[in-house]
Amino acid sequence: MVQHQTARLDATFAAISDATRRGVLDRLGRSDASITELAELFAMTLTGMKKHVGVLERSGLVVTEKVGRVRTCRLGPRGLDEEAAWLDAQRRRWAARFDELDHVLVELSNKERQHGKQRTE
Amino acid sequence: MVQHQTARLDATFAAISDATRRGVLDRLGRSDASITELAELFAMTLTGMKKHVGVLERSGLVVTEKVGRVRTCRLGPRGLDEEAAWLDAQRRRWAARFDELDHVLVELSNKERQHGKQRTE
DNA sequence: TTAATACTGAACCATATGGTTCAGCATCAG
DNA sequence: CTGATGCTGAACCATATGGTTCAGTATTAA
Repeated sequence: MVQHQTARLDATFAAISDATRRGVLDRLGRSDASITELAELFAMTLTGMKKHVGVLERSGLVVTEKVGRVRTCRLGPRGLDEEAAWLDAQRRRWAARFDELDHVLVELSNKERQHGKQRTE
Repeated sequence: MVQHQTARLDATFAAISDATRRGVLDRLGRSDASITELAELFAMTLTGMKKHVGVLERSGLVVTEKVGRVRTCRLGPRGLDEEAAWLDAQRRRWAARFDELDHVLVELSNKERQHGKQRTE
């Protein structure tokens, strides 16, 4: 179960680490779109866009449905809740860590003033 | 400037799309650590861990400092604010889109009840 | 029926990723 | 000085990514 969550975080963060795919999500936030529409919008081949949509689909962020010859893409029901939760938890720990460091830094600068340690790089 | 932001989002999301690297961020949230400590914790070679740290460093999430022969890694000052902001904006659009869809779905199901369209896949 | 449209899959390409081993180099302990 | 420790870089490997072209298939329009 945790394994599963981890893999999903992997897939989703990888999916949104590409500017084109973030753009596709933006676009689908306005309205559904066909592969052709998306390919034109991002100036690439149908095949190329289909791959991007495939990545988004595998991550669960987008769902598609083919009616006749056109495949319509829309935002999936899964959303980005888990990812947002991970980010927030991390940011909280980050903040806590920096609070801690404030104290440590004060101690450090006291020590350094006393017997000045050398540093590389 | 926008170009720059985009590239940074790319790099950061890519950086956190790997479970090992997310683990390293977790670990550094508790305290700073050397490459050796991190490598042992995640059961991989020093060289392998150094690459991961390199990715985190290039994304700005981690900073390192070498004193003597040990390189100490810590959380960088940059944080995940921009990424959280992007995620939140996206989630808001997502929600708005689904509100919209609620209405559309009602209309659609009315139409379909009338002249039942066929679907593939 | 014919032609245009929309997608699909295979194959290819260059580059990146996630890991390894091996051979160093610098530093610290004794 | 010597040896162990900690890191570093180069080279290699398998696989993935982001794109392309080309050759289809299925659907719709005329």
